[in-house]
Amino acid sequence: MRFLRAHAALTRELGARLEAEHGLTMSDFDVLIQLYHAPDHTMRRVDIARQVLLTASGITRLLDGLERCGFVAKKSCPSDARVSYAVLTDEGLRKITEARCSHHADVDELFGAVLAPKEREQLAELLARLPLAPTAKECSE
Amino acid sequence: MRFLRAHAALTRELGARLEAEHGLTMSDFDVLIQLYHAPDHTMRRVDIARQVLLTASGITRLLDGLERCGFVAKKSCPSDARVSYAVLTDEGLRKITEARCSHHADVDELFGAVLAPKEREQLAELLARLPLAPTAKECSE
DNA sequence: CTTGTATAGTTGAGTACGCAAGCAATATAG
DNA sequence: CTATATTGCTTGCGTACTCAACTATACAAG
Repeated sequence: MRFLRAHAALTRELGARLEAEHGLTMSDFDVLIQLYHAPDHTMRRVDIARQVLLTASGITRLLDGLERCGFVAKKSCPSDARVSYAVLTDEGLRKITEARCSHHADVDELFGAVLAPKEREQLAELLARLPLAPTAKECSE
Repeated sequence: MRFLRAHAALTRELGARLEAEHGLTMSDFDVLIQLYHAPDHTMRRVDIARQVLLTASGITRLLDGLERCGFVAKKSCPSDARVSYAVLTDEGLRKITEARCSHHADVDELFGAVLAPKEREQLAELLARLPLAPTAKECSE
């Protein structure tokens, strides 16, 4: 219960700030961050979906939006014509670099106000242990 | 980050189970639980909204659905013609009693698998301290 | 009484997803 | 090789919200 309330309040606040300062939703930001950390700033769409816990269709539409804004570009794969990569553009790289910074500040502000650094670590550790269900592939005998 | 992932995975799983077993969304469940705990199983719509962190319009539509299912009923307020109460029906009371039980079992299963009881308390305590932003009214000078 | 101003609730338009169905390319079996 | 399954991605449709605008009541000040 606490979990739900805390999440709703935090995402609402952080999302609003992200939107106001950079015109990005949390999901947009999340995807851009993934690309930012990826080798060559390039990822397959499926892999993005798994990382950010959206479905494939969600990613398609989300990337459509980011493409229209010029933050990512499509690239096809020479060895497998099914896959298409998403690549961060220079514009996108600039964007996420800015946003990352201010977003971290926001997070620090909200969490820092209530939790000591040690508590934050504790929280992170506990959350890390929770079951990220869809990753469970090895359950089948 | 962990927070987002953990929340997405958990709500997806719990939501799916609720949906499958009782035909309720998490929000539906949340609202019914609030009414369940309220005196006379009755609340003003605005107060429900604040509790479950939805907007007023969200509540209107959500309650529309629950009314159509016969789980809640409207009641007008004699002393203030603006407010309308939502009341849990007998049917609704039965429903939430069932769902509450199986939902608790689901929660126990998911959390219990990874966290010791003491850790669960710790987690709850930490989450309770996070800022539930919209409650902050006293910020204005 | 009249004229704000705040509050409770609803409604219309728009958005961000998910699900199921589909298509195209690849992998595997016969 | 053909036939079937699997994978990556997109599309149509539905749903659960939000926001902004609206109505109706309440209350307060002139």
